[in-house]
Amino acid sequence: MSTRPDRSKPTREVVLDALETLLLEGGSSAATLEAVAAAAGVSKGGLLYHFGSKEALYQGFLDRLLVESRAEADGTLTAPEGVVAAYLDVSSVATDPSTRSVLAALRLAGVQEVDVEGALVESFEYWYEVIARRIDDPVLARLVQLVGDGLYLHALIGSVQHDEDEQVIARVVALVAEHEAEQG
Amino acid sequence: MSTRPDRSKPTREVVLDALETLLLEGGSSAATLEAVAAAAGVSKGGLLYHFGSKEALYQGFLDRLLVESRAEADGTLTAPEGVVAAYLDVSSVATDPSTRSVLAALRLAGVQEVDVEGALVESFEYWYEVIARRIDDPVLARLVQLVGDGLYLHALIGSVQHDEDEQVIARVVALVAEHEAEQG
DNA sequence: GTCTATAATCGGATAGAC
DNA sequence: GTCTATCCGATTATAGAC
Repeated sequence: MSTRPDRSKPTREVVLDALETLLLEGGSSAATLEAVAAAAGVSKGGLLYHFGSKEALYQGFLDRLLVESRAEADGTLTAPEGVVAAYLDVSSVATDPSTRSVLAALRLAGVQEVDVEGALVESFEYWYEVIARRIDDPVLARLVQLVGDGLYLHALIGSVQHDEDEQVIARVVALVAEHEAEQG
Repeated sequence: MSTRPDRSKPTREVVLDALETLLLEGGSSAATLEAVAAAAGVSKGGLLYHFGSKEALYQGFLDRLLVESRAEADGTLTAPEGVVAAYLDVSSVATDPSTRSVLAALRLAGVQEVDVEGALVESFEYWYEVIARRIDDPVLARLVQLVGDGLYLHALIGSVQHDEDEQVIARVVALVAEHEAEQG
C-alpha cells in the first residue's frame, strides 16, 4: 500500500486509520512510523509533519478514540433495541468501527509513550454511566457491561464466536426486562 | 536488577518469570532480550543459551502458560466454593499467579513471532469446558465465563475494581444455584 | 505540506573465551 | 552454562530541498 487510500479525508485521519489497521494486524511492534506512513500513502517526513513524534501519534489516536466512543455510547441511548442489546452487539462485532478502535487500543496497552490504560478506563467508565442511566440497579448494569467486555476480550484474541453467545445476549436482555417489570 | 533473583529455580523459569513481569509493566516493546536478561540476572548470551531466539523465548512462555492454566482450571473442580466462584475470583485478582500469566500473554497479543491468540483461545476453551462440566446449561456456563473475562479485561487495563463487582459475582453464583435447584 | 537523505540509537543474533 | 565483544539491520528523529 504505497498510494493514499482516500484523498477526501484529512491526512491526519488517514494516518490514524492506518495506525489502527496496523495495530489490529500486527500489534504495537508492527506499527512503526515507516509502516504507518506507507499504509497511509505518505512518506515518513510527511507523517512527522502532522505528528511530531511517535508519542504524539499515539496520543492523537487515543484522543480520537475517546471522542468516537463517547459518541457511540450516546448514540445507543436512543437505539430502538435498547442500550443493553446495543452494547452487547457492539462488543461482539469485531468489524464495527468503534470496536475496531477499542481493540486496536487494547493492542497498544502497555506502551510507555502514552497512558493507553487511562484512556481505555475513561472510555469504559463512560459506557458504564450510559448503561447505568437506563438500568437503575447498578449491580445489574455492571453485569451487563462485564458480559459485553468478555465479548470484547474474545474479539481481541480473535476467538470464534461461541454458538451460545447470541443466546447469552438474549438471556441478559431478558434479565434486564424482568427487572424492569418488577420495578414497574 | 543485575543480580539473579532466585538461584534455587532453574534459569529457564527465572527467565520466563522476568519476561512475565516486564510484559505486565511495559508491554511487548519493553520485553527486549537485553531487558529480560537483566531482570533475570543473566547476560544476553546466557539467556540465548536457554532460548535460542526471541521467538523461542515467547513460545516457551506460551507453553508454560498452557500448562499452568490447565492445572489451575483442573484445581477448581474440587474447590470448596465451586467452579463458578473460583473462576470469577481468579479473573478479578490481578496478583494471582495464573492471572498474571494470562494478563502478560494478553499484552503479547498481536506479535508476529508466535501465535499468542491461539494459545489464549486454547486456554479459555479449556476453562469453558471445565465450567460447562459443572453447569449443564451451556448458555449459563458461557455467561459465567463472559463475566469472568470481562473482569480479566478490566484487570488488563488496570481499572480499579467497581464497588459492584463483588455483588455481581454473588449474583451470578446465585443465578447458577437457582438453575441447579430447578433441575434437582 | 510533502519529500529525500542522513544521523544516532537500539534490538536481535553470532562467535568465541572462560 | 555463562560471559563479553561485535556485527547488522531496523527504527526514531532531524535537516533541508521542493
